[in-house]
Amino acid sequence: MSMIFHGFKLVKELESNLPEKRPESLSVSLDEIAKTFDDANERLKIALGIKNSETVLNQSKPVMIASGSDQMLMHIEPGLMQEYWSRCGGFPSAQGTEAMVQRQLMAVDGGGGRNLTVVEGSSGAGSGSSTPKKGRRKDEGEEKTVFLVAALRTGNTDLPPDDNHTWRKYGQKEILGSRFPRAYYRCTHQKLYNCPAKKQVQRLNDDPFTFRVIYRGSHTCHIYSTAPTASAAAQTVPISSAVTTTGHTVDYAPALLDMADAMFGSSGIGSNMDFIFPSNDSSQHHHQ
DNA sequence: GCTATTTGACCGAT
DNA sequence: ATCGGTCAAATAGC
Repeated sequence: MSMIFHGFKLVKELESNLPEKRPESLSVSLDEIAKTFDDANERLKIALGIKNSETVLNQSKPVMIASGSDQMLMHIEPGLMQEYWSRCGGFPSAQGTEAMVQRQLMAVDGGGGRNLTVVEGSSGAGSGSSTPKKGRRKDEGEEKTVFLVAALRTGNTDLPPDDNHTWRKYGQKEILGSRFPRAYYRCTHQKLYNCPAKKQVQRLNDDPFTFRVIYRGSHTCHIYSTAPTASAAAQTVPISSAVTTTGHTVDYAPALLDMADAMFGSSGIGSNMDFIFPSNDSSQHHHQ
């Protein structure tokens, strides 16, 4: 991942001074960019080669496993997500889920040993006839992202992790077999922008300092609770100790999904590369 | 007055 | 009948 980010950085630098680039130095820059992504790809292939020898799932009930699903192990180095956050200027919406692709990623941070599970999926076929209804059963093919995130250990530890979106709580339920209640949130801008994003937050039975956060639906409002400034990004910390100096936690699920999009190119739709290619038609730039 | 949270009621799925 | 997700009235906070 760090190599990929380094590649992004090189591209950005090239983009910023492209007009005055001499052909010789342009060639050098392109070589460097190409080599960086080549190296990243090599490492990725190695990782894919060992994926089956690792125990990827720690959930007794995998939410989204189907034929064609991808699995891989990633090592997220401290600061990478922060860099991505500052680079992208906010969480991208969890789009690209129209794709038939179902994937599961698991990021294992090196320091704290905390596992992080990201699941994305959609049923695709056969969902046309059903219309969204309240009380609809889970796992009916609706897009869903599961994420584990550290809870606050100081201050109000009941606060759900801050993900830079504004949420409005609309329910809380005691869940059978769970020690802690599940809280239900919808996007604050649901009415104003018809934003369908929702999330559920629940503490783990065996680890009260970890929240399981389930995201459903993508943000269409693109409004963030905090401005994606460098100073805001500077307050984020690595996953292994996701408590900021201001006492906020940060979760990275949508960003991870988008990074995965960048890495795997799952759908070509909704892959957010606009922070590199500020164009309306990023798919064209993908090919370039 | 406005917005957010709480919480019992309600409803669809099983 | 039970469970989980949502509604909506009551309440809290500004």
